Amino acid sequence: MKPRTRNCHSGFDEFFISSQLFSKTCSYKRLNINQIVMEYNPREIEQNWKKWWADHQVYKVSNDSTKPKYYVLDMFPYPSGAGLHVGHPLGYIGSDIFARYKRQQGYNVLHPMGYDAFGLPAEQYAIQTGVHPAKSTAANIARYREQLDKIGFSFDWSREVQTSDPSYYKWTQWIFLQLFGHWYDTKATKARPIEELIAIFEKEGASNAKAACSEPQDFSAAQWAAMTPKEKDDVLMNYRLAYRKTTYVWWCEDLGTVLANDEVKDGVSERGGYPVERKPMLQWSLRITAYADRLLSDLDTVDFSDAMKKMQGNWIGKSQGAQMRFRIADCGLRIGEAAQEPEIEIFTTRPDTIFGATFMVIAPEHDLVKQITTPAQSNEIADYLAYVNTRSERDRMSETKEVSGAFTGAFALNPFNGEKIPIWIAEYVLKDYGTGAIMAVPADDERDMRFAKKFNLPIVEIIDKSMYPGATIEDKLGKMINSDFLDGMEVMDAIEEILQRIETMGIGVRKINFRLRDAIYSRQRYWGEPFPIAYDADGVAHPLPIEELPLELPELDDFKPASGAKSPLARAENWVNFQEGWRRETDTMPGFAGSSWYFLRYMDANNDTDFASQKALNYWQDVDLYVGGTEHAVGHLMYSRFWHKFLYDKGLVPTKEPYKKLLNQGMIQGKSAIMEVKTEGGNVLELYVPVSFVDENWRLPIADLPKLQVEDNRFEQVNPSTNVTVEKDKEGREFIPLLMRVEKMSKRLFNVVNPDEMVERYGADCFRMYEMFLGPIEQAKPWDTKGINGVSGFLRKLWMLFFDENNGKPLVNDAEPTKEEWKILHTCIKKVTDDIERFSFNTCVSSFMICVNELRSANCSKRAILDELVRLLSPFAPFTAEELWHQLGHETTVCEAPYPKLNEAYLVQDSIPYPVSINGKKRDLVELPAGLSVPELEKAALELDKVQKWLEGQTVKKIIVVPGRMINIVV
RNA sequence: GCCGAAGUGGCGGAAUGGUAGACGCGCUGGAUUCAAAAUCCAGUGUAGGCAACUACGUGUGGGUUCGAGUCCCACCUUCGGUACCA
Repeated sequence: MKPRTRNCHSGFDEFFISSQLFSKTCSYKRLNINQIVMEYNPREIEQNWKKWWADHQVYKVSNDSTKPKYYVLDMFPYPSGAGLHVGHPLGYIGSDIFARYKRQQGYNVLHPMGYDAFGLPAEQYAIQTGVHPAKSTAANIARYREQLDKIGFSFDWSREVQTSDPSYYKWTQWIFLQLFGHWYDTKATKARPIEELIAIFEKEGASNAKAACSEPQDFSAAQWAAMTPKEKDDVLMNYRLAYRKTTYVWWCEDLGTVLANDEVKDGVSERGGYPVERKPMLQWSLRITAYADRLLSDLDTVDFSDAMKKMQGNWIGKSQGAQMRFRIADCGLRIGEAAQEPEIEIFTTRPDTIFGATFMVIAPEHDLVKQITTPAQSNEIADYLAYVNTRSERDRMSETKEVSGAFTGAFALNPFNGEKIPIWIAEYVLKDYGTGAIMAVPADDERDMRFAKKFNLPIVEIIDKSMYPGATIEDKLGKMINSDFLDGMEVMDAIEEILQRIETMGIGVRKINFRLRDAIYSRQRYWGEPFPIAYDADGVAHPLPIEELPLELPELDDFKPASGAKSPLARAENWVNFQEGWRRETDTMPGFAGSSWYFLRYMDANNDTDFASQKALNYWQDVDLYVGGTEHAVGHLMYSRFWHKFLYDKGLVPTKEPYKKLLNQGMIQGKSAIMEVKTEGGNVLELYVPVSFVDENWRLPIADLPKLQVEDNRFEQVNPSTNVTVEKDKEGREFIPLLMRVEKMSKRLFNVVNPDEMVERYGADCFRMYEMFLGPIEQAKPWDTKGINGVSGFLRKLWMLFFDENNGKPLVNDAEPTKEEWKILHTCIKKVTDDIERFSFNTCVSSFMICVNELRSANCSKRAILDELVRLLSPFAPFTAEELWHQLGHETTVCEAPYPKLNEAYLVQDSIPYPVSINGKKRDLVELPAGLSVPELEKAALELDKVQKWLEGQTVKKIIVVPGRMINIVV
């Protein structure tokens, strides 16, 4: 394009009414005036329309609308100090396109954004620098907002939420108190107020209460009445949905806090990668396990990917089996010491294999260990327990093939044949799962087999799988052998038979077990929601009155954990000891607290009297489309589904599930540039080179080395003449070749690409479309700026349909489009609409390119065509579309302009190109009139010269004709 | 181990069981230019051939089908999840 005068309007009003730049020559009347020179200048367009949209509150959404609702939600970000990189907006762009598309289709679209603003990094930063987390968080949020605004999202910012804002966490605390004040009725399968449980206790005691609880309770109404308030409180804690209990938790010394299961990966903390250990601590937990079954079965009702459902299903880990008790053989040992005869209770999914149970294993932490260990074995057991104690989680995970254990000296009795079964303890049995004890069947379980082999324990074959070749040990297939009354039965029948016998004998019950654990809800941190809980002198937990919410975080200037695994809040003594004899809870809530319900707050974000009004909740219902990364599969998504179900039980939300459809965007990876430097010791050192220094052939020009060395002293050791490889190109320029590695985009790896730079250089619309063009949104892919020119060129070509390439004069005219031109447009409408519906945004961009290329070849600048094209494009390139929309003479925003309607009539073809194949191999292509009958098509195909040639000496066996598609001749 | 997703040109990637490689990048040649950038035009899966054309081509090996990138079976590789869950 040739240089030409710039159109420098800086705002809508100025632009339309009295632009001084233009008013000298003419009063601006858009396309009617030919003198105006219009060059595609995305930066100016963006500035103007950003302001105009804000001034006109284009994206403000009303809760009061007769339009159907549609709720498009992004997972809100944690505002980190590093700012956004090009990977973050991928999902936001996809959801924004969809939101805009739905808006144009006439929906009232809720499309909000906010910040998950409590969290560890801000606090770590505060410990290091003394900057208050609130301050650094606010600065990070400001930065995020600035970056987001540049990309042209259609968020309704009047609904922004920040989880660290007291007006928000007031309601997080409120929901917590609701959880605290409820128990789960397993018969009615719903949460009920704790008062109703107390009423049951008063009337009939605990024996008949069907409730989810930590420890099964058994007491009469009279016993309940006799309890002290503290004792009652202890009992109720077993039932509350938010409860306090001493549990083995993941303790992370370096972070100074406990972590939830999903915050621990591979035996180290997910954040920071620090070691973690199992430690018994008194902690708040949420009884998510009460909802395990519903969380699993309701997966059928939502539109998540199968992979996602599977992941959640695995995490919940439902298994059916039997829980049964084994008597312990009286060896005249310590059994007399116990109040009742000790029994060992196990869980098994395979009760049918009981005759193959040649030993029992209980977890080292199991309560029975002390009781049943014989004097002869006590040293051995003590040694083993000491060994287990030295083992970190990491050790335990890294050598799962290695078995270890010790014999307690005690024996259990097989209830069916009275045989004595030795009882061992071993690491591989977990205290937390099932009953923490198993019957080991080495013949039918790989782990038990390894254990039996190592300790020379007997192995009794109990299933004959010979008639099922290829069946694995896990398959419930085969015929029972060596199993007394089960002999000859199929496994599935044997399971049923033995279950009945177990129940008849009263030694056990059918039982469903879940892998899912209750969620540890306490964190020994400062930067989180304070618990609205205070303890009286007896240590009974009391909820704060609702009127006192929010309980705000006290000011602190030292954020380090207090001594003895205490939260930093313990330092705020006046705050903690707020009232004589009372102490506030000093732990704070975990990161997932605020994010478990934020999507509800957006519906009515500024409500002071409720977390959201019932009117708003009933209008918006649930999230229609939720876009975010898979990494939240077992954390956030599970917790928020759980909270939502609880609120549903309370009648506070209208739907059982919060998210109808989940779209998981893939990660955009970075390409790291690695320089290999030989060290003096002869080793090779890998240095990450900032990507800004890397040329298109993935090399570092030697000429740039000094600059790099100034910026980054790691490179001072690099010497081109000694310790790195150097290549020369044709012109004799020297380069250091670099390795390329595709990995996570991260500051640490110097491979971060900043969206601001992309927007600055190519414009927001180009950036948006290029991110989409990169590939399927759900797929992980490396960022590569190279291809962006293609999209940039497309937008310019689009512009040139409106303005002359050489002199910038407007080209739009009112001529009647030809049939061919309509077809070009409507082909595009069809393809783009279909593809948006299936979230295939990359192919949408291709379709736009094809459309614009074809309109250009047709020299078409007809208003009727362009008007629709602009509307079609506006979800993808909102700035450019808005500008062109107004250039076409419209006064209102293109965001509200109706989405183009497909007219299939324009797509009807007069003639169809038919590929003609012989034996499935394409041999010719022939253009035939549409509407020919099958015999006519056959005849036409056979008459083709090329076909004649190929058919020479062959007999035609069959002709397959798919009208409108293809013709295949079989010879 | 187990569960899930995916393997297509130099690259990102297209293809309701029906013309494999759309669209874009890159590359090659040409136009324009003093020159370059930008832009425009043409070409571009591999091999053979001046060409028309021919053969081969979607991780590997089988199968179903008139026809397979697509469906079925087995295997290999990569990436994600999970990790002794009884």
